[in-house]
Amino acid sequence: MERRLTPRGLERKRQLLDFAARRFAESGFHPTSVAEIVQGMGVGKGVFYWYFDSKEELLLEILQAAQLDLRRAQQAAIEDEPDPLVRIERGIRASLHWLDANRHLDTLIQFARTDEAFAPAIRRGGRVAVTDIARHVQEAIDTGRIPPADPEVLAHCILGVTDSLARVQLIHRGQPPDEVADTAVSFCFEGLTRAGSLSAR
Amino acid sequence: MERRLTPRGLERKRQLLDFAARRFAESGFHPTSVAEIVQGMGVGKGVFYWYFDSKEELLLEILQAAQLDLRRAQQAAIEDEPDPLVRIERGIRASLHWLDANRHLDTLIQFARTDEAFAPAIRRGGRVAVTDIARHVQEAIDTGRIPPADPEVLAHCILGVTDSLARVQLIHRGQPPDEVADTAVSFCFEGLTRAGSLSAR
DNA sequence: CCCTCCCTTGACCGTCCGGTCAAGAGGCCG
DNA sequence: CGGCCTCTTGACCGGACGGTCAAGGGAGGG
Repeated sequence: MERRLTPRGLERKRQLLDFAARRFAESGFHPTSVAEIVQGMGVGKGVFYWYFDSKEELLLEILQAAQLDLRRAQQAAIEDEPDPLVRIERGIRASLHWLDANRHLDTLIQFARTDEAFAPAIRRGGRVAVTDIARHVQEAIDTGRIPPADPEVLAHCILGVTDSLARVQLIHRGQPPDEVADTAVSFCFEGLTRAGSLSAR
Repeated sequence: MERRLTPRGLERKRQLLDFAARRFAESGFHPTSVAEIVQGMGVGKGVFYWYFDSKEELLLEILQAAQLDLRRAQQAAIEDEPDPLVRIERGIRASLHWLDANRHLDTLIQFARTDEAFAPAIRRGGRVAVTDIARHVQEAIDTGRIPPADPEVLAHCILGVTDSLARVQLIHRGQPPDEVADTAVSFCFEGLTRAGSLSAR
């Protein structure tokens, strides 16, 4: 849907994206009806279809915006850090801070992965994330900081640890993002054999 | 729903569980209608509601059976292996073989995690998995095989790496389960600093 | 052979859903 | 002040959905 939007229109669209994202995360995408969204916002149904072609398009825009925002946060955290391993650590840390502030979007992304209508969009963003990390891993290998291996595979491992810990330690147990990041970084760098830098609790 | 089932009835129920699981994984739980399931099986709608109270109950039974089956596979693989680290490795290996043979169930479990109606059931099974692994980790710590740390946190890391690699390397790229297991085990034990045992591809 | 009870049929029901649209409000620019 | 274009309203539609149920088939124990 392409439309010339006034500042007021842009603001309305932002409200819709935000409100819908929270409802979707809370009640699920399919169970949340368009009627429910517009009623919750106190507007007519026409408003929804003025800004979006369909419920599906709305979710796609939410997902795209979320992935863009997360990537921006990661890149801002990395900036021009010269050490590739520190870049990885900062990326993990930034991701956990972002997930802490955007829990509902995490749920939504996880759902989207399981629905064939949205999975392609998620996979695109996932590939970008992997490539980002893999670049730093590759540099770390080239400079002899870590032993050689497929950088993309290692990137997937890092993402897996981060996501898993985010879900349990951060979102479910409410641990501070930096502590979770410490755990994730330590495990990624040294695995089970790490030098006892994990807080034993 | 409690009903006295003849062998024929039990077989019918098994068919329903299996067929529905595949449809749910392929098209999503909500988009797949009961009508679609019974039509696909060539039976009347009454059959469905003879065996299940609702679509929701059906999914719950699918999830419960899947988690039970996975756990059984893991325990069979571990058997009476004395070395706790080898037990962990065998558990990872068994999980990847199971996920390889039950891809559709993996998708389904992932979806269930995002839906508040099913997430509690998944969390129950997840907690069991964590406790299982954590026990071996604890033993490895006690015998000085690995440095001390919260065993449950480490268990979550292991699960995160395994799940993430399963999704990408196994399901998406079609790599053999044992190769993926090698990668996962190596990363879990030594992280990025592992001694080059990861196949560089 | 018949009776019981497991199993199956498929028409039917009320509800809700995504999406449409004719009508109109309202702000901004000329 | 007038007209245009963005934005909003909410009744409306066709159809699909989860779930019900009266009726009947059929296997197997007595």
